[in-house]
Amino acid sequence: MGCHDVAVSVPTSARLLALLSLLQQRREWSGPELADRLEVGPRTIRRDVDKLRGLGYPIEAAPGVAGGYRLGAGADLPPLLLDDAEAVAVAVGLRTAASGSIGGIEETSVRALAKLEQLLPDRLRRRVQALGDTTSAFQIDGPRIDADLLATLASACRDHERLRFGYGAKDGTQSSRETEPHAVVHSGWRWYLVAWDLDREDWRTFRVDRIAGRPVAGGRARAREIPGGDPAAFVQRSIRQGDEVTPVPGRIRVRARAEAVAARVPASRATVAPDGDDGDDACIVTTTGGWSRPFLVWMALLDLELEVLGPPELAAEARTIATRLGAAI
Amino acid sequence: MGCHDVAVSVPTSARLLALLSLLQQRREWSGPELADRLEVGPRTIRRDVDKLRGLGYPIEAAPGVAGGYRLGAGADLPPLLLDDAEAVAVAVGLRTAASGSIGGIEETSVRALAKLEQLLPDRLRRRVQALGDTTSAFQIDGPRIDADLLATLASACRDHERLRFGYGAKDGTQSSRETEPHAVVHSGWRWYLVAWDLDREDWRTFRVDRIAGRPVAGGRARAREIPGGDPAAFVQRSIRQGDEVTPVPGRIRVRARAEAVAARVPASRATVAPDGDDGDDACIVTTTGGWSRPFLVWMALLDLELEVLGPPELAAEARTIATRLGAAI
DNA sequence: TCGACTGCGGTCAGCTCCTGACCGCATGGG
DNA sequence: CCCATGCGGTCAGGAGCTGACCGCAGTCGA
Repeated sequence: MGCHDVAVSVPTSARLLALLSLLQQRREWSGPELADRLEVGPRTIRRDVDKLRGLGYPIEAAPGVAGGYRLGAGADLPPLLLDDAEAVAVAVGLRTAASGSIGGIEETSVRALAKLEQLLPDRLRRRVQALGDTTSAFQIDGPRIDADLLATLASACRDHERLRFGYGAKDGTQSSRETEPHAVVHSGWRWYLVAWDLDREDWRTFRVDRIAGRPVAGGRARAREIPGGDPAAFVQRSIRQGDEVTPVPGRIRVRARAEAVAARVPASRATVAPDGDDGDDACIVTTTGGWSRPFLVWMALLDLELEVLGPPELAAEARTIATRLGAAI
Repeated sequence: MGCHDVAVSVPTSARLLALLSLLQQRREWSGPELADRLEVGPRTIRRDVDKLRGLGYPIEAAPGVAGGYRLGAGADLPPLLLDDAEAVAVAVGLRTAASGSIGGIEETSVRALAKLEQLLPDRLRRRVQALGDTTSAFQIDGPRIDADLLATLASACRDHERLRFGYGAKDGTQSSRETEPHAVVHSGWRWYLVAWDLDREDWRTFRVDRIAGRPVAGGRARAREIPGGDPAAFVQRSIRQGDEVTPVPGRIRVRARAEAVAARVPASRATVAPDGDDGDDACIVTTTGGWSRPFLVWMALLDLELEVLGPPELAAEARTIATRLGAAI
């Protein structure tokens, strides 16, 4: 389990790390037990515990026959020592979190994922990939996105690395872009890459779902300042002024109190407001981004009386699904 | 960002940890840069890098003016040094992974979550909680489960701690159980706790979704051997012989090739097989656990011609949803 | 109540190791 | 070509670590 037994080379540092690892694996350890494991005297263990405490890790200790050491929750998170399976679980969890099934932490998840993927041994990366593949069918909403791609982009931003990738513009034309990535931004239902386009010599925002194939890294990026300083604001501006079609939100009226409905609708995807006329037992649900078929289905799952207010396409979609299900019996 | 500057107390160990942290934060660092950050001479940095290499961390270095150090992927995962936001993202990701939206790694996720939650500073735990709450509405399938509760149970198993909790049996009677938890098992769509029941003096399996309130920890558990050794097998036996109602799987016929459908249905939730009569352009999808309303909805989302084969309740459900959507227009 | 086991911390001698300083070398980019 | 970088050797002083011993104070079980 990654214990190495390198105690030969850097005795005390290696031992401190090993000690931390042991303390994370099990909650309670007695001094002699630890001394035995680490092949040092009990006195040294006591001193090591003191050192870890000095480093900020809160190690509690209890005297008595049932006593021992335990690592508690402190002011800072200690270095996490994960075994293989746990690391895979973390990576997979971050991928789903990044794909937006959570709301509010997508960008952080991508950052953490980028960090993790860089350190992940190959054998584990393959396992993550395999699990991710069987899972991708779960992507329920919004454009399908690729967590690996996001992690790659985020790494490039963090490490100031140039990227070259194929990009399909909205009119369908493919082009190859040489860029210096600066930020990955999540708009609530779409991912964007803010980068300096070396050929066009200007800032551009790229829709991540339109990037084709694997980006190729190449060379260092120069330090540049995004106009306005805030990547998110930059994306906002460029898609507002831009040629982006603003997605049409879907609106559905539900016969139930707003609070009851809000509790069952993910806040990141839709907002719930009491119906003006009949606020006590009806409310209106509006999607955050554009409407989508899955949104409709979520609403149907509520098992409450619905009324599609718009747009007409949403109503048409409702009819289609209703017909499908009706015909299935 | 958790830098501490405790370089006073345990110089080299603290510095090694800090160095590892820096190398995880950014991909590329030059020697003088690191020396400056850690307030030591460049020579010491070189030596520290060597030490880390000796500990098994693959640090690559490039000479030349564009050179520097970078931490690569090695045989083992180095201790992960996460900042606050990243730690929260990891915790949230693990919670969703544990709630079964992934398939195949639920139990590992719970283990990792237990480890993480024990180390998580309070302020971060609160943030995780908050995010988890707004998210819980997303639980789409199976009984609603509480990731916190699972983590608590997993901790107790790992640490051999007794737990007392309220339990609602299937006939509705509430009782208080004093247990020594031994394993948390995921059956594919339900969670079970395998524990020694101190009052009944025998092994029991508890359905986690029937545990009421927060379990209370109390005292050490004695080491005991689960009959048969394998907790999963034990759960299998006890729910098979047991009074558990085996859930009725749902079966739906889809007019499309099996491979095409399989790619869009999470393997952990349902199996896809070619239709005997008409294998080339029809297949039958069978749920792993019992059928559920969300399962039906997944199928409707495929936008393919469906036929509900059974059970009758599933057909009735389809009719209900179809009616709801039909009436919504 | 007692004893056994635990953790705590002080002290000491010996020895490991760590550090900063200096050196020359190899490498890669501008 | 020149520069900045990483590499590794050596040296001397000093800091740090280790194991051994001691007595103390909690806590649990008998």
